[in-house]
Amino acid sequence: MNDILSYLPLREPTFYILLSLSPGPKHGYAILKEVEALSEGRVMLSTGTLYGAIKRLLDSDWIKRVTDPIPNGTDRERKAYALTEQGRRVLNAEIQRLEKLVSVAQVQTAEETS
Amino acid sequence: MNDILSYLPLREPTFYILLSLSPGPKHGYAILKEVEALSEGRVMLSTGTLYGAIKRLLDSDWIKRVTDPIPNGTDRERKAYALTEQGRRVLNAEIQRLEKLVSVAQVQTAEETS
DNA sequence: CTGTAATATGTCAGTATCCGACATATCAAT
DNA sequence: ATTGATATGTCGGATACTGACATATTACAG
Repeated sequence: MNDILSYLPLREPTFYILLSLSPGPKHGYAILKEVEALSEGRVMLSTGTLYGAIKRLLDSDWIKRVTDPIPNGTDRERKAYALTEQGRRVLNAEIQRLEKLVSVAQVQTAEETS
Repeated sequence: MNDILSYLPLREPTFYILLSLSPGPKHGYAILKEVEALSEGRVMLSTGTLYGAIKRLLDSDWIKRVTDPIPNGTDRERKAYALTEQGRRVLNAEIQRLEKLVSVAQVQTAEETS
């Protein structure tokens, strides 16, 4: 019984933010668009939710600021966010929780009253 | 795009309460024990959560009070709760949402940065 | 070259739900 | 008779999310 479980469940916006960072670093607005895409347009994060969550996730050390590796013509540096190892552990734990939950739900909804 | 989606996502306690009622009616304390069992002991609802949620779910018409069909020797009537049709629709919609979420998460965590 | 949409980041007040603590009562068993 | 399980409830506090508002830059079309 890992104590990562004590951080779960994640709320939907938080889960999607971590999930959007799974393939690689992104900046805030890109997270917003990625979450929209991942959810097929169903989850439209308000910027209040997004930047509030980013602040919280930085504090929790689930994500970290990184230098955006993509230069855009100028020598201006852009900031982005990446999952930390802890962040990835939490994300994976949450996915496992959801997988179990779905399988329990499928069994339970097939049950009949005795 | 059904407007049942506007009720989702459910928080974990709410989801488990509806799920526990899926096979048939139960009274409050039985819900508590069922949720504990379904989650293999991980989710222990406080009674504050439980009875607060019951009140809310009755107001939303996702559950309804029913007469407990199990007489216990005396002729005393006991009260219990059952899913309404709306409650079952919401539960099923949430399960579908979770199924999609899990499958999206599995794809996304397999992705690599291009 | 001007206005409009998309990109980009942020604050703040209000709200919903959950959590933990506290309270109370009945019933069965030892 | 006391203890543990059953059973139902209230309340204050914490947390995360929502929607509205604010602001600045960049790209493109008219």
